[in-house]
Amino acid sequence: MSYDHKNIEKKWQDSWKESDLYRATEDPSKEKKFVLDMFPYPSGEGLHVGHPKGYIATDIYSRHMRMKGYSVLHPMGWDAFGLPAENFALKHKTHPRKAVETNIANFKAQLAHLGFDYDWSREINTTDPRYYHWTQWIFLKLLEHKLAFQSNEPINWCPSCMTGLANEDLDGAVCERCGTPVEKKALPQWVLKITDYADRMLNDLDTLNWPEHIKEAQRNWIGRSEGAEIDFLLNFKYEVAANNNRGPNGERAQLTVFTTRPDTLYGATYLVLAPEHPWVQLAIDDTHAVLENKQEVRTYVTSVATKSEIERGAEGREKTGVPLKGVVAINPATQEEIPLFVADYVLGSYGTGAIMAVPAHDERDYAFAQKFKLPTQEVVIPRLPDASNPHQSGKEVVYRRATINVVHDPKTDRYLILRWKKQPWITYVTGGVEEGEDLIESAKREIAEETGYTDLTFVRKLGGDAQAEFYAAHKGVNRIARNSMLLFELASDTRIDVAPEEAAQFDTDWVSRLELSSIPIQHSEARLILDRLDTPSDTYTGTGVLVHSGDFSGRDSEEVKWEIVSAVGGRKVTRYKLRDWVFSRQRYWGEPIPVIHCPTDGVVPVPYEDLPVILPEVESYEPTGTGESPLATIDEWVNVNCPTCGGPAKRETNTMPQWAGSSWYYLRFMDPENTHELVSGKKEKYWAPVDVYVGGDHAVRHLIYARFWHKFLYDIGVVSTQEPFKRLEFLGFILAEDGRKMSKRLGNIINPDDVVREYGADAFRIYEMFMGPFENTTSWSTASIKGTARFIDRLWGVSECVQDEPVETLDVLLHETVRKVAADIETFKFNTAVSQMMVFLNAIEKEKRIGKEQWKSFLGVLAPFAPHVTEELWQKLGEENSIHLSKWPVYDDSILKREEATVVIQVNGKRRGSLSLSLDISEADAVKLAREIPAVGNALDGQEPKRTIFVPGKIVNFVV
RNA sequence: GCCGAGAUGGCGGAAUGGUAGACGCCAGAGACUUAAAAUCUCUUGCUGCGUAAAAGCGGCGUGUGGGUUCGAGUCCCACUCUCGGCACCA
Repeated sequence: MSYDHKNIEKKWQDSWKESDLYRATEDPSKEKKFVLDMFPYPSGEGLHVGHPKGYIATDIYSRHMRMKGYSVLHPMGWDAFGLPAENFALKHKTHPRKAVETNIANFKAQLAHLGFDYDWSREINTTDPRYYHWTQWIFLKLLEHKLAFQSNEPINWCPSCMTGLANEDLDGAVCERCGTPVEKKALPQWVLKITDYADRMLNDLDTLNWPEHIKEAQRNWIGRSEGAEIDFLLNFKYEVAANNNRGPNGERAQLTVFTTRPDTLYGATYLVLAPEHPWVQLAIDDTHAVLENKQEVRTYVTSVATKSEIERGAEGREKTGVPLKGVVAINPATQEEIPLFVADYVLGSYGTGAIMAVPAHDERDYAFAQKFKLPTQEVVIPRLPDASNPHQSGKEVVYRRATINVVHDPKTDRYLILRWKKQPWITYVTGGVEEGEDLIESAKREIAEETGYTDLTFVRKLGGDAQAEFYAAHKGVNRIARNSMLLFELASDTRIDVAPEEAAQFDTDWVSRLELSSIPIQHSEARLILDRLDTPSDTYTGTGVLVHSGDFSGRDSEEVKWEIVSAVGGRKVTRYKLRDWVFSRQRYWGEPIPVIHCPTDGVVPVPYEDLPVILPEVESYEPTGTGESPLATIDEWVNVNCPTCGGPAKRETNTMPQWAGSSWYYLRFMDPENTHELVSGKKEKYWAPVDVYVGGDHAVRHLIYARFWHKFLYDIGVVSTQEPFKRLEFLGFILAEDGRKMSKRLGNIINPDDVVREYGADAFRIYEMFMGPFENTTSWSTASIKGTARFIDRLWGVSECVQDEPVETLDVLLHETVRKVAADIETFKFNTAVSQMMVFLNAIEKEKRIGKEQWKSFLGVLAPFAPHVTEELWQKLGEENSIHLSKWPVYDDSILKREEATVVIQVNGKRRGSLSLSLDISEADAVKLAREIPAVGNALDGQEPKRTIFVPGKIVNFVV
């Protein structure tokens, strides 16, 4: 009789529910495992087959851990506040609360068909007042600790969603939700000081067992850079202006810049201020004549302010800006006067909003300098020590100035090289340069002397100089060569005779650009030259040796960085890209921010005992678009008495962002019913932290926010761990069969309900785990799921041949299977675990029989993957308790220790045969047996092996 | 541009430096069937020699080019491409 998945799966799902099989308890006699999925946002579209992938993984993992004797917490809940639910409700002309209820019911029904082991008694919902009570409580605590503050700074505003957004809600310069370009808008906002935790969030990443790419994404997002602030004194053309800009003690006006490359200070040839820089704002507002071109600057600043981020970006990074006329800055290193500019390529929100521009060593500054014809000063050149020929200690150091000359023939598009006769070298034409000699003239002379070509046009310098360092063996000295790389074009073939002593040294040759990159060219600069031939930019952004840097010249740029800073009175500072978290939303469907604005007492927090502040029921919850929340229109809700003075006051009407509720939900699962605490200390100590957290997406946002709140809760003693999620497993998405993303629009969504109806939940679960490595993105394949459905059917069929006596020949494979499946579940390698179980089933089919105890072990390892069919087969054996409460099968290491192993026989690394040999056979015996194989004899062809490699249990390799 | 991950048959993929392609899908042949589906058995990286057909004997093969090693999908160097994240952050 074939396996009837429809009835059997339903039967067990009902039975488990009724017996409350998966209830999580704080059992002090057991170790715990907290296994968590990123809880879903119950959208109106329901689940597609991609959603359950992570849930199946945590289900298998948690079932396995339960069988191993752990007390397991595997809960599920709903993240339901926020824009998607509200927009969905608006579209369907319903109330978000209703929409959320319907969607949750739908999701839950879909999940129920898959046989998950969630403890539904702990279900939570972020829109439930009993839940958001504590979201509001955390906000009040943040306020109490001055980590929540009000701001009126311009923020990102999405005109389509009609709300302010955090930096994390942007996809470049557009709203991540709807793709609309964001605008800047000044609104009264609540902001959370996440930047206070930047350092800790960055450092503690090292303690986490997370995928490297997520940690890296977080590091980039936090974006710490070590740099320096350096003050530039300003000189004003007009005395009156100068006096006006003196500080209270008469000190001279100065401008502070932030740089991570203070080593390039000698190359700073101008300064740039962001249009938002306070000094610029002051200068154009000031009634005094500070600037000669105040009107021009004002026009520029205004035009920038009205441009959206997207417009700024769309201009292809073409640099714009205006000079500040009538004022100059003094480079504190060179004491030279340098000009100032306002340009929007400098961000007002990062560093000090002002930079020192070093066009020789920064791409952006270079582009700007090109456009505005500003001088460039090279101060760092790369150091190219020759690794194969390094400096030797105790030898004299000799300096040399030289050119490396690349000659291009435009007619044939080939490059001139020298092939040396006495040395195995290929080089360009090089030549020393004497003090005071013209580089180009000397290079031309050298090319003529060595190759005879005289009709050359100088094209350009290939970037800045480089410093090659090597040991010149023929002279017995350590050489430091400063090389300029020059590009010439051959104007004509005109050629003179080459002196015989030159001609004796090398042949000249012309090679294509392609050959140039594949032949080994002797210069340390070879790589650099190729790169620079391809790019027109002359900017060198690396580190190296300082030049034109006063007393610091000749020294290593990294080494002297901080010496330069202190020499000019600068300060070492740390800056972050991470911005504070804009926390207000001007929308209805969110947690009300629990504060009251009182005309006499200002901002008054809602007293803790008055929480939760319930989101009021409204007729119309459409966003107003004015920057005011729809809540503002509900007078009876807004108007309250001040908790402090009792006078009339108004509630805060903004709501929290979608990410608020999800920033701490994992804690609530530990103690979901608690009415007087967020979580009891005792329960928190038992369950925390989350042992395995599984999900996709959210590499930055949710995980950054949750870590921030967790660290804060740690600081105020609510939680006992520094980090919420000890281990993170990131799942790869499932694409549609056509390789594209599943979407309603493309009509390629596969609904798990249909798949389960056709093949059963167990086949579906095993298929999703078998598709490939868990973190891989793969396409759905309806053909392939047939394979796992067959596997279940064959399993069902083979249950007929269970016998009392064990089948000895299956023992080794069975124990190997128990060992491997356990190891694979723990490391999330579900695909190879499934494969191993298939191998074992194949073996049973081959034997046509299996012992009862062996069968029970096999069902045990399969149970987490296929909970229904294994439960049925378990019951058929006469077992009374659920297989899911049984002990994980044990395996015996001694059975796995084989006495014999297949040894591969190779001759010169090529396989010529194999032997089954005892593990403790002597080398001499193994070699003797190996040589008796005819194919080995043939391959040896009568020769004696020069060498024989023998690895017991692995290989014999004869080398002839 | 920067950072991260990856590239193995027709496809998804497997492989502590030691028999590359496990396991599954697809495909082909056969069995069962009036027939089809389902199921079962066998074959299946490419290729040369060989044979009536087999057996058998060989060569090539893990993105490209080098290197280390007795031996490289695996380690090292350079490159190409694909995917993901960030992107005027000085």
